[in-house]
Amino acid sequence: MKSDLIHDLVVAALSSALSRAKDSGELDLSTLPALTVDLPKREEWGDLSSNVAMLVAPKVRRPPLEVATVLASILKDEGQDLFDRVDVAPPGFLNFTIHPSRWGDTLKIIEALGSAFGSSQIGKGQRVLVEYVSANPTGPLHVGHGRGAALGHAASNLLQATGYSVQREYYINDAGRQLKLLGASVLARYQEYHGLPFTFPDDGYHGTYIHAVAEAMAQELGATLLDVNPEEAEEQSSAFACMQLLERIRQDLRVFGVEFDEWYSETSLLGAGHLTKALEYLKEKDLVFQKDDAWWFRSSQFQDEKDRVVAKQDGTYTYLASDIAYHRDKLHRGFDSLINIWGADHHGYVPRMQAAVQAFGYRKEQFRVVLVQMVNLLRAGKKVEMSKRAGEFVTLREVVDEVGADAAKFFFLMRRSDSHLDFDLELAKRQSADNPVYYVQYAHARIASLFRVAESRGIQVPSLQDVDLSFVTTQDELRLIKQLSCYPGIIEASAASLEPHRVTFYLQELAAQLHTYYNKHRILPSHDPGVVGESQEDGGGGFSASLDDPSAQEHRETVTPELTAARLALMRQVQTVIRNGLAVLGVSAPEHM
RNA sequence: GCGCCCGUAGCUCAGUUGGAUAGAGCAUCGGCCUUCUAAGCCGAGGGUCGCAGGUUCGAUUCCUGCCGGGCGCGCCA
Repeated sequence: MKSDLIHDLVVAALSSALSRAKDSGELDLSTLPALTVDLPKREEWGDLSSNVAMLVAPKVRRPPLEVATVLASILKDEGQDLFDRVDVAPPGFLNFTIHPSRWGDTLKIIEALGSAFGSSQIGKGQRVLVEYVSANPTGPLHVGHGRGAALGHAASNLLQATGYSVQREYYINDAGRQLKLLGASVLARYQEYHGLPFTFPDDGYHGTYIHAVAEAMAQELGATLLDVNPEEAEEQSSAFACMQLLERIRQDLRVFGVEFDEWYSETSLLGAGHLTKALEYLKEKDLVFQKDDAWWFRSSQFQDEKDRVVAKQDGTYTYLASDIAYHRDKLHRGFDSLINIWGADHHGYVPRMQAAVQAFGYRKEQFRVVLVQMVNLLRAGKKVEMSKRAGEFVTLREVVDEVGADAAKFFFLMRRSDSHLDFDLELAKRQSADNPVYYVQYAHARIASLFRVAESRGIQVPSLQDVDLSFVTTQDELRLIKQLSCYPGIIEASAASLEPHRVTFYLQELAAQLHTYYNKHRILPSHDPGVVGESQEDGGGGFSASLDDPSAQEHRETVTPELTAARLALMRQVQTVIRNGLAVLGVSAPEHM
């Protein structure tokens, strides 16, 4: 059963009007279309609108306006308790004006649900595994990883809020060539540290952090690695470096406020024999075959453009092989669907992983990939140059230390993931309205502050049942309430499309409306009532200028205790929705700024 | 060469299964604090939705071609 939000009530009314029209023969419908209601672009067009008549028109072979008129007349009869007006507008829109008293219900729902407002059970408890970051433990996280982390975190929150059971997972590539290279690089620096001759590996890892790891290794292990044979030394070096760097990654993510349920190690995957099992299964199905002394996965059978090598001529496995095994394991663990957050430079791998999922007998749709585009770091409008090859990049940690975890997360989530992101460090630090993070957080803190002042004057924020809601039904209040009522729909759409930026945009809009309202209307009685209506001595330019400003005049409006109570209660609900939205993004909702 | 993503105001970007007169922030300009946080508000200007076709009652949205930018096309990860 759905909530009694206005949107749902209108959809229900529309749907019953459609079936009435069908039953009475007024509209010759076989199937009912999917119904949606939206906020119209202009307030003159009412509170909510529907384009259903235009969707239905071709099916019943009648002009949209006619269909709309039929529906409108039914709705006027049946929905008298809900609608003030039902209008028909060309080319066939139905525009609804809701009875003002009904909007109070929205506030009551928010108060009753609190932090659960916006949540739903659409996911029906289905199990989803979200894998994100999964950076190789061969260096610290950089800003690109940060974007993936923020996105994976927010997407997981969204899925959880819509009724999915979510597992957050980080896959550790702690086996294979890259790790060997890491070990060799660190070992070389370790030898250098001990004043010995060394050969730095081709394609080795540069960057100062390698020196730091080597030094730590020297301090912890002394010179012991100099005595063992080279292979053994490299192995130990790999293990040490991996552990160190992974610990740093964990720490950076903790400071960033991004958590995981499971850190899944490739070594453990291999140790459990999952790779051989996966390949055996595929061989049996004739989906893996031998050619040119290598083993190939027949991914082209599943819309990949060509087959892919899983075991090389030298007998070692490719990265793809263990990834296939990993995803098979995920599915075998009983997850209904898998979501991966990947850097956009990996987009070429999507078809082959989809192929793998299907090769194991699962549906293609059970595997979704969200691609995250590059982050351009700017400082006061100028691009910060980074060279990954030379090991010169700005780390996530540096950014978080500089601008804070909240600002960093919010900025990472301000754009659609598949568009490039310009991240201006100076802007993220700025404490003004230019900075969207502060703007939204300030709205929350401002309400909190208002409540503190109220309390200091002995005024409690009332529960809605003690409030006469007819006091909050003017245009300015309705505008706010309407925005609040959209929140569950935003969460739902945002979760379905895995696009947290919609929440970010929504919050900026809600905060703007709050600030506007706050500036225009008084909530508490004036501190000094004597000022109201009193004329000033210096009736010169300054004063008349403020009279010309409509907002300044409104500022002097007198408020009764009933009005104060109603507005405080409204503010409480606005605060709840801002807090809920920020929570989805993983951003804190401060009481003070 | 092939594939994927992007192209919307000076800049950065939203735009929900195709809908009404295309939006926001920044920047620019002009106003607003004696009262609840000015970390805020109000107002103004600013557009060939990359270009050309097509689909239809209707296209920023879908299709085709082209132009421009990014990325990918390893028995690397």
